Amino acid sequence: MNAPRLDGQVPAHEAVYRALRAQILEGGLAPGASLTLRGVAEGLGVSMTPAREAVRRLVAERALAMTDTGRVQVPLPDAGALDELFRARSLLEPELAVRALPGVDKPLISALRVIDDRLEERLEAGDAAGYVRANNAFHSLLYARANAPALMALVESVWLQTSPVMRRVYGRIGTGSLIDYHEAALEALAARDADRLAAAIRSDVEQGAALVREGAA
Amino acid sequence: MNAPRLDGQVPAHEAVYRALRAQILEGGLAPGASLTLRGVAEGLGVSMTPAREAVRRLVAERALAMTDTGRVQVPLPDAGALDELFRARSLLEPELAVRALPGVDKPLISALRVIDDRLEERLEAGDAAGYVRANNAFHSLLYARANAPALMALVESVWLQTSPVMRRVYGRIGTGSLIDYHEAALEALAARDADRLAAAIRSDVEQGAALVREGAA
DNA sequence: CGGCGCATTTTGTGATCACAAATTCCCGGC
DNA sequence: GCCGGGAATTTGTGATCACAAAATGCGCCG
Repeated sequence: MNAPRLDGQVPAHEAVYRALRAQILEGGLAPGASLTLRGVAEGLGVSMTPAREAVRRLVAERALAMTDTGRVQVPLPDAGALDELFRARSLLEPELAVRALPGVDKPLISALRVIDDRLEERLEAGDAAGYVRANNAFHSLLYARANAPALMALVESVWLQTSPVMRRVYGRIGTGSLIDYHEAALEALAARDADRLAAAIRSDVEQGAALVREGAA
Repeated sequence: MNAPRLDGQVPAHEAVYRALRAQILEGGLAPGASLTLRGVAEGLGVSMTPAREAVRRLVAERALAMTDTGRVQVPLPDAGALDELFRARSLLEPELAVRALPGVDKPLISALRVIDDRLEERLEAGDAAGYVRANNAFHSLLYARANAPALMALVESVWLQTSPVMRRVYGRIGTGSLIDYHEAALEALAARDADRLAAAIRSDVEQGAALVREGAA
């Protein structure tokens, strides 16, 4: 009835955290949906204690919200909150991209291209969840090269907050005519041009912001 | 044996969180110091459960760090991490200041002046903890006018990470010749000049960064 | 037929306990 | 004198339980 630090095993609270986090990022949880600690615990076969810890961790990261009576739900950011979040992304992500630039090599660019192809494929297939997932993977993989864990943590908190609505927006909008700023970013990476890279990432983020703005419910 | 939601009372885990957070922000906990759940719990007269939740919440905010064996300690950011954190501040804080600008009125400017006076007084008195506290109060009060909780949460996470070292640095350095960018910010506020305000805040943050860089142990 | 009040159920909170891994401490051997 | 190893202690983890507040549902009265 215990699992402290078995070999490569992760603690139960960590497993619960990862499961919930993935569901939020990949759109498994709709904005506004509510969770119960007992529900989470039973759903993952653990007791309430680790479930509580995982939920609280996500609340601290603002990926989940708590009412003043302790009820937990997936937050539904209003227009103002979304504006803040996309502004944060457009300020922080170019910095991460530029910091990644020195560590970028050809294999990475190839890997990014593969992801970008999958992304466009999902887009045309109208697979909103797959699109969001691929988009996350693209930015994630690039920024990982920046070796900037503190900045990365900030950006990931923002992603957790925007992902649920993104999925909803992409699901609703036909994802019609999107300018491919990822392609521009890849070119800037190949050319090792920091300014163009920063501009491409900023444009990419701001395009997402515009999309969310017009797709507001 | 219980205290769920008594009148204006806060839950135990919230009380523990606030107590620890204040200690971190105001320098009561030295970088590298280690905590035990039982120690925290007994120190505040609660059981381990709420102590664990509070600690985990602070870990999620990166105000505390956990080793891979679950030991908790106040993080000691290295030069690279500090660079990231101050960069984040210099990107995010001007945005918050500018967003606050429309809501700024004369009473607020007066209140900020009072804080700034106390700040300089602490500086001359060599009271590092008081200085850090006043500095936090100044930025906090201004940004509160921005009504931007999502951005604010990001910045507060960064403050939690830098505060312990700031205190150390100001304690060591004589806090000799510091340019008063707060005064410049106050003038920009009075003139409702967004550009000058942003520049002043950015300079203020970057001065702090430079100070920390040269004061690195 | 629509709100209102009370009983029932659901749900978060906090304490306590057992357990195992990690850490600490101390002693004996080299 | 210093290092290594094993016992004792410390410490995090997770399960379970009691409790109270909040949410829910239902029936009664208007």
